[in-house]
Amino acid sequence: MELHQLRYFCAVAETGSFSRAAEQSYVSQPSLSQQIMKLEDELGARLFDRLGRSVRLTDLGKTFLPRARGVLRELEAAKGDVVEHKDSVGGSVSIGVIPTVAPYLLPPYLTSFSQKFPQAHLTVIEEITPVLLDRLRAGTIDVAILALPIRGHEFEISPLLTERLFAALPAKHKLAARRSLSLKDLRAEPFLLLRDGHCFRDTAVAACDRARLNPQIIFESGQFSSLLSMVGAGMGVSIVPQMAIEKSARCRFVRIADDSATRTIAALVLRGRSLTRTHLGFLTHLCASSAERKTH
Amino acid sequence: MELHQLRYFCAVAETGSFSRAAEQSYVSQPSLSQQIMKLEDELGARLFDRLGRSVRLTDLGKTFLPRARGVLRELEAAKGDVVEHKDSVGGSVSIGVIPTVAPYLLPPYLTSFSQKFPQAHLTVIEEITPVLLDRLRAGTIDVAILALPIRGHEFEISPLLTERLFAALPAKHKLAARRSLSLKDLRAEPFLLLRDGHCFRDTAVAACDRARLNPQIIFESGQFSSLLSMVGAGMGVSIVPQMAIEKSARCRFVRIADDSATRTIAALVLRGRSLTRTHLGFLTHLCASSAERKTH
DNA sequence: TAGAGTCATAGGCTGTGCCTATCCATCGTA
DNA sequence: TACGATGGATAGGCACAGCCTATGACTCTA
Repeated sequence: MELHQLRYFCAVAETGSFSRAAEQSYVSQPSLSQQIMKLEDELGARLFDRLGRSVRLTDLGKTFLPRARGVLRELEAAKGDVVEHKDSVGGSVSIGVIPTVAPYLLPPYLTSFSQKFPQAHLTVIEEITPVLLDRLRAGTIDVAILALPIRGHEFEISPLLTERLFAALPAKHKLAARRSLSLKDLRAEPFLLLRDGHCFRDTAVAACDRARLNPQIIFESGQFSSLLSMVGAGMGVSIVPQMAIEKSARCRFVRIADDSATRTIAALVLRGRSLTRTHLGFLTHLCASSAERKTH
Repeated sequence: MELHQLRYFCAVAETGSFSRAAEQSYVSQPSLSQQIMKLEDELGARLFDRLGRSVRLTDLGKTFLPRARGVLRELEAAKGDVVEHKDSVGGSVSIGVIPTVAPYLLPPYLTSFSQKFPQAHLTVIEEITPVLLDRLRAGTIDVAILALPIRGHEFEISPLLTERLFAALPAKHKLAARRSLSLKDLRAEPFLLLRDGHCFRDTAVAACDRARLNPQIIFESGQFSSLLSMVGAGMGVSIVPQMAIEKSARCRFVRIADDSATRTIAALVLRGRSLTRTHLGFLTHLCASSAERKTH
C-alpha cells in the first residue's frame, strides 16, 4: 500500500470517475486504474463498482475512504509541523558557561539576544569545562562558552574574544602603580588562585609555566571576588582575566605583558549536530557581539 | 515522502542506529541511509545528527517522530478496518420485492436467513418492477426479487422458481370443478386483473396474448386479495400465480394448462457490483431455499 | 448504428529503490 | 601510536514498478 495509491483512491471517490481523478492527479487514466487495482488486490477486495458509465464505492470502499483520508491528513499534519518548526525561532537554546565567564560576559549577550528573538527561550547552565563538554556530547546543552584550549576535534569551535590577563595586587604593593609588569616580577609573591577544576586556574598556571614561574599557592577559592578581597587584605597576589577586573579601593590591577598571558573565550558546538534557526541565531549574535566588543 | 521512508525513519529513531534499523527493516544499510537522506532533503532539514558512533534525533526529528508514527498508525488502522470488514457478516442487505411476491415468498426466506446470519441486518422494500430496477442501478437496494422477463443485460439474473398460473373462478362457475383448463376456455369471461404497473398484469396479459385471447377487463386492483373476493362474489374470473392461491369457500382455482402460463421469479443483482459476504450469503440462501422448494 | 465516453489491457520506457563493494571517520585496544 | 572493529556515506549496477501511449471492450446517446 502506497501513499499515491491512497491519493488516487480518494480522488476517484471524490470525482466518481477514474478519468477525472487521473486528470486531477496529473497522471494518465491507465496508470491510475492500475494503481487502484493494485491496491484492491492487496486488500483482497474491490473498492469500487465499475458500472458501465459511472463508478461507485463499494461497502468496503465506504469504510476505507475515511481511513485513507486519515492517513493523508496525518501526512499533511506532519509536513505542516516541519514547515512550522523550520520557520519558527521560538525554540529553546541551552547554553553552558564556565563560572569565570558567566557573570561578566553573558548578561549583555543574553539581554540583547532576547530583544532580537523575543520568542526564543534561553537556559543557562554554569559548570566547569569537562562537565560542559560531556553535556555537549550528551546533547543536554546546545552551546558551550568556555576558554581555549580544548583538545579533540569532536567540537566546532568559534573563538569569540581574547583578553589579556592582569595581576591583582594590594593597593600598597610596590608594583601596584606600574602600567604593566612581567610574570617574573611576581616570582617572590604568594599566590591566590581559583580552585582546581576551574579552567582559569589552568590558564594562569600555564602562563606561569611558560614564564618559568612556579607559583606558591596559599589560598584557593571558587570565585574571583573572594580572591580579590583577600588580595585587597594584603594576603598575596592573583591573576585575573580582564573581564573580572572590578573597581576596588584596596586592589590594583596591572597588565601582564607576557605574550602568552591571555585567555581566549570560544563558543563550542558538537560537530555534526544540526542546528535550528534559533541555535544559529544565538551563535551569530554571539560572534557579532564579540566582534563589536573587540573594536572598542 | 513515502511510507517506507517513514518506516525507516521510525526504525532509526527506535534503534538509534542506521545499521540496526536496516536489519530490522530487512533492507541493506545503504538503502536505508539513502531513503533517510532523501526524506531529509525533501523536508529541507536533518532529522538525525550523525555523531561518530551513535545517531540522535534532531529537534526537528523529535517533533517529526510522533507525526510519522501517526501516519503509520492510521495506515494500520485502515488495514485493520479492511480485514474486519471482510471477515464480518454483520453488514446489511436491502432487498426489493415486487408486491405480487412479497407476502408469499419472502417471509419464510427471511426467517431462515436470520437464523443462519443473526448479525446481518435485513431491509425489505416492496415496489413495482421498474422502481426496483432503478434502485438496483442507483445502489439503494442490493438485491431485487421479481418476475422475469427482464430486458437488458445490466443485471445478473438468478432464476429462483417457476410456478404455474391458475384461473380463479367463482365456486359455482361451470369450469370450477375441472382439474385444468385452457386459457381459451375463458374467452367469454369478464376479467379482473391487477392494475397497470404490476408486472403480473403483464405476465397474465402476455399469456393471454400467446393464447390469442383478448380479455375484457372489468376490474382492476392493486392486490390479489381484492381481486379474489370480487371473483368470489361472481363478478368474473382472474388469473393468479400459484403462490397467491388462498383457501376460500367462494373461490376455486383451476390450473391453466397452456405451456406459457407460468411465471418465473428471479433474484437480480446489478452486474459488476461487488458483493459482501452477507450479500453472497443471502443470495446463496435464496437459491438453496428455492431449489429445496422445487423438489417438494 | 455511429460516435462519444469510460475503464481495462498491452507494450515499452524511465526512474528509482535496492543490492554489493568500497570508502571514510570514529572508537576501542594492544 | 598504530591497528582492527564498527557504523555511516558513496559508487556503480541491476531489476522492477510506475508511468506513458495506443488500443480494446463496453455502455450510453444522438
